[in-house]
Amino acid sequence: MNKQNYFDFTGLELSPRKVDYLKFILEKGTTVKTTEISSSLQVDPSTTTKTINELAEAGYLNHVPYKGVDLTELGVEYAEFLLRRHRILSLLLTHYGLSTEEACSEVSRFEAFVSRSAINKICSSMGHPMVGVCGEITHEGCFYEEHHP
Amino acid sequence: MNKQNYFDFTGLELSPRKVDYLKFILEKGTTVKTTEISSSLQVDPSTTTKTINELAEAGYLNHVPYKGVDLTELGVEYAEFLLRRHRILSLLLTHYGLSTEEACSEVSRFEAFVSRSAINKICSSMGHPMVGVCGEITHEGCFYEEHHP
DNA sequence: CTCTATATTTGGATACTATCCAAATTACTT
DNA sequence: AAGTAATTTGGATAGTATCCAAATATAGAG
Repeated sequence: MNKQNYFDFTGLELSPRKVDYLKFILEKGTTVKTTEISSSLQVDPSTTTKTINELAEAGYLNHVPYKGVDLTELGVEYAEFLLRRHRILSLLLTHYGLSTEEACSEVSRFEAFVSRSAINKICSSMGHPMVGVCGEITHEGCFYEEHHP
Repeated sequence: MNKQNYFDFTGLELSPRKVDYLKFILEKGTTVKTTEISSSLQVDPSTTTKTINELAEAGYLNHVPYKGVDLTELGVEYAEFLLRRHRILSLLLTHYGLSTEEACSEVSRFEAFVSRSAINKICSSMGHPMVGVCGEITHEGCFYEEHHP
């Protein structure tokens, strides 16, 4: 409860592709250039420009043309959820016989359609694991729904 | 191995909406009229007609105009997988604190993006459960990948 | 057996997401 | 100051899903 939430999101706000963008930018941790995103996600730079403009429009990013993008505070909060979701789901799948790589790539395909409320229940049921299979799992923002049912 | 498989599908062939159509038709079990589908899926009948034409084109359905649709043999095999996938995933989520209804509706959102190979692993790891939370789970076609690695 | 109400299909339009290419613009480096 | 590399803009395409209005077919009443 030490952190103010910017909005009550469902986790279903963004398309799979936009989820990729936000996860990538948060993982980078700094200002990101268009080229980094387009080479990482394997799309034309013009596609990247268009998508980051949409994400900026929606309040997740600050985009300084020709300079790069940063997550807004809201964007950080949201992207932290996205990474937590990815990691919780990947960890879960490895408990059912999938390798780390299989789990990660499987989850990448469907994660955008798993709600925050489901993730919070799964996370809670797993005992809020700290160690995922593809990165540390942080639990900022995980407890809200439990404390305000 | 008593059943010939028509093709090696990944489980990712169809969009979420088309998955809904095939699941509905298999669950009905008989020839289905356009109106039944459109009222169940809450879409205009003309949308239903278009979608079933695409599914027929792709070989999953036989469509006799003005009469109704039936699954082809391939469609039955595929839809049986779709139902198994839905039920395995729903069952799985109920093991993590989601209610039956939550699990079902959550799964409906993302199931189309979970591969057959992942489902077979999960299914195997769960010991091929027969009873799901929203219908019996059949395991026809579940073993193929295990026996032919 | 014909007519009409109902079901279905067709045709046309829209919206959304994602993508690419070519051309224009900006920034950076020498 | 000039040229190269990065970025953005504008325009086009593709796939999915949807609706509405109009045309067509079926089936049941008489």
